[in-house]
Amino acid sequence: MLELPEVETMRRGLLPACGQRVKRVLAPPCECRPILIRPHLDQLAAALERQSLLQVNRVGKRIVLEFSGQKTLVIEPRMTGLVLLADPPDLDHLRLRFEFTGQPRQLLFWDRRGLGTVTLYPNEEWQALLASSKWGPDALGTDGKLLQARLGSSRRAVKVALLDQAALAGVGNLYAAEALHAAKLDPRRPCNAIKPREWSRLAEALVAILHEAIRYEGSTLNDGTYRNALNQAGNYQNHHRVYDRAGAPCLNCNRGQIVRIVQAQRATFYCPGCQK
DNA sequence: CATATGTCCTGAGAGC
DNA sequence: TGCTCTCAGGACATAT
Repeated sequence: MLELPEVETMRRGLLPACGQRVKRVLAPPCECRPILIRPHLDQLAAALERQSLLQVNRVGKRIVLEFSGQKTLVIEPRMTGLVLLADPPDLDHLRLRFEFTGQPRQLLFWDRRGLGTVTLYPNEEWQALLASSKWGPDALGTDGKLLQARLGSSRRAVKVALLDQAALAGVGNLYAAEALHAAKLDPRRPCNAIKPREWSRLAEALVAILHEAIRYEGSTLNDGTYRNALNQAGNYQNHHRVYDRAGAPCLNCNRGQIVRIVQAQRATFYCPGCQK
């Protein structure tokens, strides 16, 4: 699963490809479902071949590749997508391959589950999308006031609201649970019952955890899927305090065991002893 | 408008 | 052993 820290780690690993010129765009060997790559491969290739990669950015959980020729390629890795400079984990799930004229020689999109998407936009269209209210502000730059402004009037449980990318971009299931635990907030609390001081606590915990997770190069879970651009695993999974630790003692308070509940059809882990 | 649910996908693991 | 079933959760479409 890829959230802000994994995508940011991936972005940083892709930076050596900046300045490279695209020689060819290929999609071997799998058949991608039609929605995955927009527009279709031949149009995508025609638009990007001979263009240069200018910048590698991140918007929430998306990798944004800015090319010469006024084109922006947006990659959503979702559950199992990887953007790689190194060779992929296997060839069966390789979806898209950019060959460069120089070094590094390639940039790949690999996705085992096939839920990820790749979309090419003219710059103008992408800028319009960015300016729309479709995506909230980046979670790394948030604070208590901003969190309260974006989420505070909602009746939803705070854990569920944190996953809403239109409200705040970049937080997913894992880091929502970790941040709420660090802030000692019950994930079931309705947003509109959370006090200003608690929003501040949550924002500080969230930003600290995201930075910490980036420092450890993201979380590679038991399925081993997540890899950085050089196909190396992250290390933050060894520092999780609640995620996937049901039954284990709470590392904050020692009063309780971590429990697993389901909210909005997703697993939530928390400590009933210290998260109020 | 806000919120809730269904859908896509593959591989791992359970149960028989 | 090998089959069927369930589950994991990103973002979006559709329903309430």
